[in-house]
Amino acid sequence: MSRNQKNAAATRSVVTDKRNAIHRAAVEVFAAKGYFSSKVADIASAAGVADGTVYLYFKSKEEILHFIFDRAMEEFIGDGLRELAAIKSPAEKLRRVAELHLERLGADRDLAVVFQVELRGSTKFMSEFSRAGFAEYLDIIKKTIDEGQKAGDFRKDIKPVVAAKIFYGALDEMVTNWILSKRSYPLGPMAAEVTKIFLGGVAVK
Amino acid sequence: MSRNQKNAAATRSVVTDKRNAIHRAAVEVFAAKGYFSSKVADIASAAGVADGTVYLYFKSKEEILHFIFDRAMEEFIGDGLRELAAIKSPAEKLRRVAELHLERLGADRDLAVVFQVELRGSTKFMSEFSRAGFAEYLDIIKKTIDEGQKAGDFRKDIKPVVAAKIFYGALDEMVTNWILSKRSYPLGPMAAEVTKIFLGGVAVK
Amino acid sequence: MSRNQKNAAATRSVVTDKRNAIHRAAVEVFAAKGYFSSKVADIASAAGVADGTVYLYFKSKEEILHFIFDRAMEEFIGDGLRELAAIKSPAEKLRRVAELHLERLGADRDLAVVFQVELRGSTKFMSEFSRAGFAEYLDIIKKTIDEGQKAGDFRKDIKPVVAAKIFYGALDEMVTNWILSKRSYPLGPMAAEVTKIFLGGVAVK
Amino acid sequence: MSRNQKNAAATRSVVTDKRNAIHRAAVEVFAAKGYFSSKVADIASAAGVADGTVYLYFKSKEEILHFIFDRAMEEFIGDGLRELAAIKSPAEKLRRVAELHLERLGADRDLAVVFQVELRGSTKFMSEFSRAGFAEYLDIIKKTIDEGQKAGDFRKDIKPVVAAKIFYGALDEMVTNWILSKRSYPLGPMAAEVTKIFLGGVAVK
DNA sequence: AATGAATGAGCATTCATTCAT
DNA sequence: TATGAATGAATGCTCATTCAT
Repeated sequence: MSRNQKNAAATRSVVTDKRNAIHRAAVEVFAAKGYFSSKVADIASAAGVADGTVYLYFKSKEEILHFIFDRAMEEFIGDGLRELAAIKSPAEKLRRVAELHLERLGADRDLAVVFQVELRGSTKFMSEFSRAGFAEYLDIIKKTIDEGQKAGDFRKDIKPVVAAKIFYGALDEMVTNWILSKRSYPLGPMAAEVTKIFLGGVAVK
Repeated sequence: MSRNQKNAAATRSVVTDKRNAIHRAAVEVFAAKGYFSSKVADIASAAGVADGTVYLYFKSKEEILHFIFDRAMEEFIGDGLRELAAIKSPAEKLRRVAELHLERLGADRDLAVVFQVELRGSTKFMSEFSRAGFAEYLDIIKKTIDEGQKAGDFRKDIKPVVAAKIFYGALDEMVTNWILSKRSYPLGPMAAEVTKIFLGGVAVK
Repeated sequence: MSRNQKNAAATRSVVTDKRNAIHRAAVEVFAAKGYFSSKVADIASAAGVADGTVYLYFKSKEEILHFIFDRAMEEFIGDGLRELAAIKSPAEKLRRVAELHLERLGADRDLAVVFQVELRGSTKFMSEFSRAGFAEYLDIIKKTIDEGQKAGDFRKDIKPVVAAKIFYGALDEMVTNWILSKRSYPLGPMAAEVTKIFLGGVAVK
Repeated sequence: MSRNQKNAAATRSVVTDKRNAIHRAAVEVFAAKGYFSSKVADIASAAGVADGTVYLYFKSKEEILHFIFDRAMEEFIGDGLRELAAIKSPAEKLRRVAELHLERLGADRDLAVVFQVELRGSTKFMSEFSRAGFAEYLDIIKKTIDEGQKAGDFRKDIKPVVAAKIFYGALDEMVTNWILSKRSYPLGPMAAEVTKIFLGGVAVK
């Protein structure tokens, strides 16, 4: 590695570090006080940088929120759901989706709060930004249900789109409840419960 | 009706009308722009009154939001769910809950938006205000599942609390999707879909 | 007295009563909270009338303050100081001025507060309004000192205008101190003290 | 002086300059329009800064008034009256108090206006803030009169507290008259007049 | 790149005043 | 006359963003 490369790497990493610091700080602050009540100065202070520095890495306060969402969605879908391809059984796939969903958000409460509360707290966000990533996510679930129907594992008298929404809604509610709960419990294990009920239903056969 | 009574009635109805106008206007404005981005002047203007008049009927902008929530919850739980007592079958009860939930919110898109987006968009609200009413609502579902288990209609290997959350989460997601959807479709009929899947599960028996 | 006259008298007295009630209420409220912090609604409420009624008797909040001052000055100078003409000795006259000044204000603490604090709290007032009455008051004192000098009772090496201001300032400070004092004591008796020192001086002869 | 020291000094002086500019501007504006009628925007504009800048140096409009008072009292009592210790004769001390009082306030008409009019124009201020400093000031005069009595210079049949109030009231009235006067005259020389009358009295011996 | 002082647009709320009844 | 609901102008303060250093 040449000196220049080293410097470049060092510089990039400093840049990345600072951007990350601001990013993390923003998640914390937004989670604690809500987007509108959070001041850019709060984020800067939590990140250990000057107020103005925030604007070297992000164009605006709003862009920070966008970035939080984009980055999280990226990791959420990109990394996590790729492993699903390896799973054959649609039921297993759904179980794994539920696990990943709940484990991911259960591992970072602040991020979960921002996701459940802030990103949803804005119609604009919901329609303009989350939709892209969210639709993709919902589509993965839908396709899995499709597969299940084709494989004969799942009932054919249900609409995959609706079922996907229900599955997602169930997971989502688990997270919201977990966030608002006064008691502290691990979120991941709820995946099994959700899957069990979603697949088998509540009624006795 | 004496003159005085007439006058009193007229006066009361004027007062009520103005308060209602502001209330309705606030729902519209909050739905369109979000609570924080809505200015009190927007509400006043939408209600056709002067800015200051808003403060003759509500103590603050925040109180308007509370009022929207309280009033809606009142109608939601109070009027609607009382009829459930008359229904014997737990499965029927759940179906009716789903219908009421979706029909109610499906009948007033603005109110639905405020409910789904604004009331949830504030951790403070979620913990301080909605919780009381929300917990009550969730409890009604849970108790119904309890009954179903005791009656032998529902599986005993599921936790009623978790199942209740899933049911609620499914309904909630239907509403959110309906709100954000570009296409326009009736929300009420989704109740049948949700109940079918919730009761019967997705998997083939 | 004809019927009309009776009615007119009754009407006038009602008018006067209400105007007086508002006047008294204003003195109380201004004394308690200060002119700027007092709301017209406070005054109306203290006077037992509707907000709008205040404007049937006074053109504006400011006019109420003017009226308080004018009325007080009128009584202060008009009624009180006329009796001075009967007093021959300039020293006795000053003693009487001091007595009247302190007894009057000492008899109505609220009025005293408004006088000392509010009327002085506005340069505009001090220059535009109080000046007329105040100058007249000061002039009475000055002329008395003049007389005293001419009669050989008072030293000729002092300027009557300056001495008058000192006398007034001394009285004024008595009132201010009395107002702000936590302890309750009669203000009238201070007149003797002030006169003694003003006439005889502090130094040993 | 190192570069850093220079910069630090420069920085400090800029900070001080701006704070001073706002302080001075506030005195001017308050003197001209009165506290309540002065807008923060007026002060900012008079100081040549943006509205928001005022809040970088003062917490609120009210704090500016406090600061004006505190700073002035500090200089008034702190610097000025310490030299009194060196003066032996009680009569001389009083003369010097009068001189300092009138010279100080006579040197800054705006400050004098704020002192005479605004600080007195608020019961709250009079009781909460000025009292401490004011009581101290009055006490200095009282103790001087005490001394004079013990030294046999002053009559023993007068109450030092009352005499002190009279002396202060006389000085205070000089200032008030000077402020309100249309003619322009130096205030300092009035000190001699006041002292002469206070010590020697008006009456012929 | 980093700083943080400075900016100034923006907004909830108050309250003197009006006027229909 | 009397009322009090309605008005809307007015303002202290906040905070996202800029920019000279």
